This record gives sequence, structure tokens and C-alpha cells, in this order.
Amino acid sequence: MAVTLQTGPVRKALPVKAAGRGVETTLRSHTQVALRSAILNGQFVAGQKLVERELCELTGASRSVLREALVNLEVNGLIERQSYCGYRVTELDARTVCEIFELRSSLETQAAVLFAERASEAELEALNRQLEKLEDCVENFDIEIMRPVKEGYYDILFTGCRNRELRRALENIIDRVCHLRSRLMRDPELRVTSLHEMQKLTAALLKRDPIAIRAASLAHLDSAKEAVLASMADEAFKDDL
Amino acid sequence: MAVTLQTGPVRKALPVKAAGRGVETTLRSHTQVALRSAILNGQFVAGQKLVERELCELTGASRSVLREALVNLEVNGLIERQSYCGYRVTELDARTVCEIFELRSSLETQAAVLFAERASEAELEALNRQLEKLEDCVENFDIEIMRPVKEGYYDILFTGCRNRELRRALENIIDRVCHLRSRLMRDPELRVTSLHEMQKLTAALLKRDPIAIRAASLAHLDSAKEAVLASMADEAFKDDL
DNA sequence: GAACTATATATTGTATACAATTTTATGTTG
DNA sequence: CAACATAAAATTGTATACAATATATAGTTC
Repeated sequence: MAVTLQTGPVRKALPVKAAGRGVETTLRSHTQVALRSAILNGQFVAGQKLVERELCELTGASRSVLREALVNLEVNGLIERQSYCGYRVTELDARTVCEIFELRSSLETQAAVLFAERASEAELEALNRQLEKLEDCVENFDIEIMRPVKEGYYDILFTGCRNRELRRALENIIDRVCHLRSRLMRDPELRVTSLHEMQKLTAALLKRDPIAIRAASLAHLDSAKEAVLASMADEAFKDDL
Repeated sequence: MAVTLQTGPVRKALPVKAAGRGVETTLRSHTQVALRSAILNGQFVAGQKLVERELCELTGASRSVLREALVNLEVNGLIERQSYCGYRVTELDARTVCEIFELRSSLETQAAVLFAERASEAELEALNRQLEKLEDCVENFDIEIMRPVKEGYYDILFTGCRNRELRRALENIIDRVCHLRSRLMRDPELRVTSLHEMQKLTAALLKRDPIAIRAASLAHLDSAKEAVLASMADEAFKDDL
């Protein structure tokens, strides 16, 4: 574990109050974000055991802070706890992946339909612009910035649907499979397919056509699910060797 | 605060290991459950400030345990935290209630449709029996046991839809408005209306008719939303006096 | 040498102590 | 007496210490 996740100036003389107000500068939130990204980026592999003392050294937080951050991740389903056996990064089996995608399909389709009902013209345009950015990424093989661009697209979508609860539920469920999907984006063919599906969805959104939106959204997510399941089968096959 | 929430034999000589294994007997989970029910039952009023030391005395837990339990409730949206100002029970405004019910409608309708697709005949019968229990409750004014009976109904429904993620999301969102709804069940007229809607839903489920299920589920939740909003308006009116 | 037991170590669960910040109370001044 | 400044109390944020449990190691027996 040579990775460094230090969140701040290490342990002593913590200038937590710096940088003005309302910036949410508690150590806990820092630690939470650091651990969350580590899991989402795949730095912590699924099934990996998370030892508190090591995480403390890694993040620079004390155990009390760290444990509160861990509770947060646990509630969000990113890690799992067993009494006196510590935390592990949640391992997803095929069944759970199916369940997650089923839920996500329902939520994301609902969000898209609501977006079409409620978003302003400006938001529609913003969405289209963001799609164009994504097209550039795929064309120029800018794999690194693809994720933030996609997140930007979904951010516009989730804001435009005017339902913060729906947004929260969606962001949580997307987190759960994030590391699986980012691996897939290495595959050029999948990138093109995925982009094409998003183009269809965007076109339907611009027309504010709920039927077409439902179809495009469900198709996109179903194809994503299939890709994830296929890659999981590959992994399992490799393990057998 | 004369309420007692003591979770165990108070502070010293904690026989946590008692009662065998796998019963999830950590102090944290006890504390969590105790605080959660206190909020759901309305023992803690919305907006009320939650002082950690008081909660410690109330539950018998130490602060570290308590705080981890609080983090859990915070992630689930039952309480809100402000730096150095502690936690408060989340106050719901009309807009948030609308958003919650919109999300819940989407999830619960989806769950009902999936139940119709996947539940066994035995589960259908169990659902019907539970509905009959509910009918008895309404008829005999057994208000006390109404909530557990209703929860039993939904438990069958959420189990039968074969999606644990969907279930988790649903149970979470239902918690958020639980205390609001339980107040409404005091109104006899609403009880009858609500029962009638559930009878319609159950009939549709027994026929496994997705169109009728969608309609019944959405109607039920829309009427619940309206009732909650109306009661909130009443409350606001009272406050003005 | 394999299998079991006992001990030691590591890790988590729990409790308490200290520091930073906010809120309340007090006193002073115009 | 109102308004402000200051100090005290209360409360949260953070760190560390102790207890319970699990895992790993070493030793013993067959």
C-alpha cells in the first residue's frame, strides 16, 4: 500500500477553519470523500479487507474520524462490516448487479421523463452541448476526461428533473457499480455503442417525447448491464485458470 | 425528556456477547434502532435539536457509539448535521414531501409490478391474508396494531418483487415520511379510504394485471401525498395563531 | 510429520479525555 | 434601558486509551 490518500497537512496543526465558511471542512467529510474515490477508482479492489489502522495512516485521520466515515460508506453500500472482522469492499455477484441495474433503470428512466417535462430550454441546450463534448472525447480517445464529461451530462439531467430525492437515490446506486463501468470504458467498441445510445436518448429528450425517452433510456441501461455481466463472467473465467 | 430509551443494562458490565451469535448485538446497532424508532414514532419532533450528551444518557451508549449511530441516521436523511451546531431531526417542507412521494410512487409501483411478475401463488395468498388482517383492524379500530400489520403487507410485497436494492431504497424513503403518515391514521375517514385503495391494489396484484396495478398504486400514493400535504397545511395554520 | 491446544499478536468494539467552536450569560457604556 | 463587548458554559470535533474478540504462531502430543 504505497498509495497516498493524505487529506491534509497531516495530523498536527490542522487548519480546518481555513478557507472561509460553509466549505464543509470537517476531517470526516474529507476522509469520506478520499475513501469513496479510492473505492470508485478501483484503488481498493472488491472484496479487499480494510484495516482501520492502515486507513488511518493512509488518510491521516484518527480512528474516531475514520470510523464515522466508514459508517457512511457502509450505509451507502460501498463497504460491508462483520462484527470483529472489520470492513471489506462490497463484492457484487451477478444477481446483485442485476438488481442494481433494475433499480437504476427505473430511477434513471423516471428522471429522464421528468427532465423532459420540467427542464428549461437552456438546460436542453446545455445537455446537447455536453453530449457534443462527449462525442469529442470518444473521437479523440480522451479516455481520462470521459468520466467527468459523462458525469457532467448526468448532472444536468438530474438537476433538470427537479427532484433532489430522486437524484440522491440515483447517485447512490450509480456509485455502487461505478468501478465496474469505468473498466469497460477501456473497450473502444463499447464506447462507441454507449455514445450512440446516449445520442438517441438526447434526441428524444430534445423532442420531449416520453415514449422515445423511455425506450432509449431502458435500452442504454440494458446494454450497460449486459456489458458489466459479460465482463464479470470473463473475470470469473480468469480466476479459474 | 423523561422518555427512556435505554437499550440495555446501562453502561457497566455490558453482556453484549450474550444471546448467542449472529444476532447483530453491537451497541451501535442497538442505539441506531432505538433512535430510529424514536424519530419514526414521533418521540423526537421534526426540527428538534439532538444534543449528544442527552442522547447518551437516554440510550446508555457512549459518545463514540452514539455518534456512529447518528452518522447512519444522517445518511438515511432522518437527521441533519451542521458543523459545531449538532444534529436536528429533519424538517420536511411541502416541496420535499412532494419529491419524496414522487420517488416513492416510482419505486413502489415498480415493486408492485415486479411482484406480480415474480411472486409465487403462496405469496399472493399471504398478501391477501394480510389484507384481511388489515380490514379487521380498520373495522375494529385497532389503531395500535395497524402499523405493524401494514408493514407486514409491504414486507410481503417487497420480498416478492425479488430485488433487495429496490427494497432498501423503498424502506429508506418510507422512513422519511413515516411519522407524518402515522398521525394521519388517527383520522377514521382516511383509514377507510386508504384501505379501499389497498383493496383495489391487492385485487390487481392477484390478477397480475400490470396496467391495473400501476393505476391502483399511483392512485394510492397520490392520495397519501395529498393527505400529508393537507395535514401540513393545517399545522402551518395552527402555527400562525 | 500432522493435528490439536495454548499462547501471543493483531484488530475491532467501546469508553473517555482534550481541543475548537458556538451559544449563553454577564457586565459595561452610551 | 438598549446595544455592544467580553467572559463563561455548553456542545461539538478530534484524539487516544482500554476491553473484547479474532487471527496467527509456537509448542506439544500422537
